[in-house]
Amino acid sequence: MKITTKGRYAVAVMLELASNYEKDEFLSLKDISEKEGISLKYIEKIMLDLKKQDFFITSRGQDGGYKLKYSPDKYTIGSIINSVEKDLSPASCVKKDNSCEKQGICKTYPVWKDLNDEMTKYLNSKTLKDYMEVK
Amino acid sequence: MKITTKGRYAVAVMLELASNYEKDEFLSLKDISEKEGISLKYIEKIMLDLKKQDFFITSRGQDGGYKLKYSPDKYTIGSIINSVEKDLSPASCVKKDNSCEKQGICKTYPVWKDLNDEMTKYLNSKTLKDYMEVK
DNA sequence: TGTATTCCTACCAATTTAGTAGTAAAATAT
DNA sequence: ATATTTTACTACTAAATTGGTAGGAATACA
Repeated sequence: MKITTKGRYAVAVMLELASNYEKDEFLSLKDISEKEGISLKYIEKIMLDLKKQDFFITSRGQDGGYKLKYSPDKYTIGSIINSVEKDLSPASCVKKDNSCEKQGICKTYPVWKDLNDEMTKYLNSKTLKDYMEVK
Repeated sequence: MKITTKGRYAVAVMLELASNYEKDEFLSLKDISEKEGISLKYIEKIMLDLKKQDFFITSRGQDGGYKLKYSPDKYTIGSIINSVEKDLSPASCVKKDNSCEKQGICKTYPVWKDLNDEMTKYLNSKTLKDYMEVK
């Protein structure tokens, strides 16, 4: 459950796009980069991960950029972070791939399982809309 | 909030000590090491961190070892993990030392603040007793 | 047709993680 | 007393992860 810079930036970028949702234009990564003070190259890399989800409509070339495909309340914080972070689970024994061979033996497994469930539930309950600026 | 091997082992060791609490004897790190399949040297290092808290009564020499100072319900999972993990906060902007200079400006800060509060509350509500084996 | 923009692959330095090694100090059993 | 067991402490190291940068290719619009 450690959220790295990448995850934080991902949410920042998504919030920028969310606040642009009502407008009928694309928002370029260059603009976001300048607004948020994040290197363009790094944002590009982050978008590479986010694009694997059905999140955006994009356009290249002049006046191109990104636009959210759905309204901000459709994007949970969990889904965003999950797209860019390698593994969100708090401990390696409760990883997505269910890889821990000691399940059933290890006495600490329930600790991480419970924690993971709690956090997953929380992160999936919050959406971009909850953190958009009130104007 | 990423829990590393160190944190997982710390909880495992504490659970071993918890199940020895009723007995009137010390539990050696060597025994724990063998039981849990963790290198003795690594456990020693973990204990170095845990010992900074008021957790144990110890004794060196033959038949020496560690004993919990208080009953298992007095140790929260949060306090154990916090002792060995460098920083439990989910994102660097909500670190213990309050170091993020963008607080108030950064739009994502509330996201991590809320998440951090939620997890802290949860981890401090669970104790060793909750995860001890029922015999 | 030129320029702005996304899209994609490789690479790299710094930090963190997960240990190991070696030794000193203390307490007990004999 | 002394040998043994156990904790206590410091220093080192290899592997993995993180947080980027570099360099282009593809595409779409003005």
